[in-house]
Amino acid sequence: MKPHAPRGTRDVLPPESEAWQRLMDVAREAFWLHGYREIVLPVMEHTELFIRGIGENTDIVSKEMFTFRDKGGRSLTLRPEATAGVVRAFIEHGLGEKGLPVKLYYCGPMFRHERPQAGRYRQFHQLGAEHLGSAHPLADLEIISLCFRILEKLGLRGLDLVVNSVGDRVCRPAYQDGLRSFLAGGADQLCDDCRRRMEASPLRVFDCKREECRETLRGAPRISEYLCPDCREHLRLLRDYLKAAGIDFRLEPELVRGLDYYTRTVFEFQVPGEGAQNALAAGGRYDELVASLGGKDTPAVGFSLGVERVVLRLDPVKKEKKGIYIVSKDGKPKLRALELLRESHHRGFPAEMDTLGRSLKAQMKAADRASRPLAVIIGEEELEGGFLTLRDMCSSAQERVTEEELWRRLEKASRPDGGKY
RNA sequence: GUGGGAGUAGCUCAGCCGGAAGAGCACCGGGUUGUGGCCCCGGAGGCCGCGGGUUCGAGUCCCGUCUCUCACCCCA
Repeated sequence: MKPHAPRGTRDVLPPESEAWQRLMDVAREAFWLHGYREIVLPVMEHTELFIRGIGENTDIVSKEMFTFRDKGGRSLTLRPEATAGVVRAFIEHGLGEKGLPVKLYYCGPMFRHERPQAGRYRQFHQLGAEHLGSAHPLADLEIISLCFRILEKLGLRGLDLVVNSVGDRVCRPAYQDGLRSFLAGGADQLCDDCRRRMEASPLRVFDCKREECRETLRGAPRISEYLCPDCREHLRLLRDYLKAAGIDFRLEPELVRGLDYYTRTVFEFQVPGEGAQNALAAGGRYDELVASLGGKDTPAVGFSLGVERVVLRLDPVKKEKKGIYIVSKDGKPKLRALELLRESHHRGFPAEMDTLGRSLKAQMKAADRASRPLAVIIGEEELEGGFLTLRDMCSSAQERVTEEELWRRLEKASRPDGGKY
């Protein structure tokens, strides 16, 4: 039987891996432009961190975590998301002591024990950023626009940005009570899941897609009616900033996120018209998380982007190859070829040659497949005459040149104005 | 965790009523002992996902299981 990657995991092969690279390049550039620096975190944390951070009643914590015990009996969990880890590191290393805000980005694998589906894996990858220390909506704007720019730069246009406020510790409890008593009126119409949610986390009833539940929700109180003046003002300013930044968005009063730590702003970038896995990136504000994990009271906001989901929608990268493929006969020509290969690399020009000891014909075939624009051919004639044979793989034109002439051509081709080699 | 569809060569797939495992593409070699693509010829490559059952005989029928996939749940 052939070996198989574990359920919900996958290999990223070329050329898909090149689309990943492009995403990473674009993201790193954007982070750098905005002054975000990278934090590399462990992929496992103490289970307690996620229970306290994400919330015991969330689906992630209650049924999707890869949890195990180490040999000392401690309970560890493969991270299902990155924010809790960032906040832990922020507290552990006193990162806020050298001045605020602290702006970090991360990238790496996350783990959730779900049933796999296209665009959803048990090991998946997220890249994201956290802006710690600011309660101002300008920070929300920076995070949203950072995410927006990355998606835009990748050529993903026409995405829907949906925004909502889920309130804060002042106004959310009142809203939850209001919603709960509203739902209690039609409780017998709700599905089992929603009846459970009603108690622990009533906002998440909005996530339900069942017709009977949606029907029951008609006329439910809206969070917007309950927002306290501060939250209301925060949302109003964010809306103004987004408009000023030229970022289109839609207020979505029913947008709720699956993590308990969000306060005020939540947002999601969605692919319109698609039902499943339509969220490419999402995030929000979490003003109480740092304090609840034992740090100083520190407001924060962040986003996270699903790498697989974005890569799924990227056009294949067609990168034009440059450089040479060296074709040579056995014996002394082979040694000359090795010398040339090394010199080419030393000068920074891509170069490949055969490693299978194959015939000249087969080497030419390999040169063709390697899609290098130039083949350099070395045999006895070339050695004796002190020249190289250059074959243009596109036109099949062939000529004799000196080594210096080869480097001159490659040099010319590597200039910004370009050249075909 | 629930329900539908599908697993045959590296890839895409055909395989009838149960009766000797196939095609296209890709790969390797030759046609040309110093030349790629096109063409021609040849070759290699398969526990027919895995396990069990029915049968003289199973890729084919039945059961189980694993994986992929779609829809839920939920999420990036």
